[in-house]
Amino acid sequence: MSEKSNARDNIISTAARLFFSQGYHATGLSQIVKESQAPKGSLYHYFPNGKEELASICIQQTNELILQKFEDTFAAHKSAADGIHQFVQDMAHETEAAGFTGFLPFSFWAAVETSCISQNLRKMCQGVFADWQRVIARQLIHEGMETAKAEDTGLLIISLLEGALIISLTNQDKQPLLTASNYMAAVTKHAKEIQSHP
Amino acid sequence: MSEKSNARDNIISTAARLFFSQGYHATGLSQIVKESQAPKGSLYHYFPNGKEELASICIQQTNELILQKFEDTFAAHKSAADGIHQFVQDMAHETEAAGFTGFLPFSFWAAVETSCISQNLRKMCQGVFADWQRVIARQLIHEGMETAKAEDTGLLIISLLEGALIISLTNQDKQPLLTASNYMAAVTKHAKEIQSHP
DNA sequence: TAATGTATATAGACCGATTGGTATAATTTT
DNA sequence: AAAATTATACCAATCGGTCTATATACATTA
Repeated sequence: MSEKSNARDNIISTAARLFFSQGYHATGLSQIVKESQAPKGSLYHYFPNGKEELASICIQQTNELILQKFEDTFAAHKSAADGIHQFVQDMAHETEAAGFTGFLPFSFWAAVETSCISQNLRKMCQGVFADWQRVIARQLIHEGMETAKAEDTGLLIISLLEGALIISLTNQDKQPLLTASNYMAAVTKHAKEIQSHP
Repeated sequence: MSEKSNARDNIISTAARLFFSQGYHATGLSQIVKESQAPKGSLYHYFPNGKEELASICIQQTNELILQKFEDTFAAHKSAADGIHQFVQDMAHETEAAGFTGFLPFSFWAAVETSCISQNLRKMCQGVFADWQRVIARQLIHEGMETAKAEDTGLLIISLLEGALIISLTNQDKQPLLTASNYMAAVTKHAKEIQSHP
């Protein structure tokens, strides 16, 4: 009972959805207020430091969401390769189901835009990417992969994933994500063959 | 001789630099006017349809720049694998040299943001990605790769490239691009082994 | 060659709308 | 009563875009 501060949560979820689908600058506070059906007074009350603070919280919260999904997916599959494959497959279908316009937690292309705003936000986005890379690498290491190679592979996977997502969103076509997902399995399974030297 | 319409060119190059480094919405017309040292009257005169028309021209022009660089790089290397590798290596070094803030022609992360503005701009960005994919695929086919596989590989390469660029820009570290570049060579060289089935 | 006509190009004030943000007052909840 | 929350009016600044007046360039004439 007693839904405490429903307005605050509504603002955060709405803001996150808008930030990660439209971008930071394209999303006005007025739009957040309107779509979240929260009063503007509350926005100032809950986030006294304004838009940047709100964005910061959105990044944190979205990151936790993604990390949880990574761990859930890994827990539900025998191999890391299968897990990653399923993760991207899910993303492809969710993207399509949302009409290529809706909220995609993994959609961190706005990290570049956000990084221009302040060093603080930039560091946060950097931390998000590092978290994802670490979660993947840990799983690979657990399966016997050499540490350095696992870290490289983790970085490659999130690079490919983000890139494919950008193209899928732009093209409004899930194929780039599907192609990436099929390839992902190969990356992790045959890492030894495809990993190259500096 | 007689430098015709220097103002127009200045506006385009400045706008392209700002759009692709900051994003569309983060870049105001006033900033473009100020940094290009062109008069605001000229902006209206040369681009009567406003900001969107200007962005459209920037996308076209930047695309031609990249396509030319792709062809030059391929012409200068024996194998597609070597060419791609060099292409990404160059990009990594240019990114660092520019302090991770400057203009990067390949930086098309803003395609997602741009796609929200109008269907026309979205289609243009889609065409840009398709062009890049085609140029790479053509080279691979020329080297004997099966058509369908070459197209998939081209898509994977530009996905990985864009993703790695995003992370490099966010982290202000060229390593993600370098890691991708080393891996690229493996992708094209060992395509048969790593390409997986749907 | 000189004068004129006609694009083209530039200057810069100006527009309503919206931006992020602030203030204070009224309301609700505890 | 006290504290937390919401309502609303308001702010300067900037947004993209428009306007007219002027200046420059270039071609056509005389």
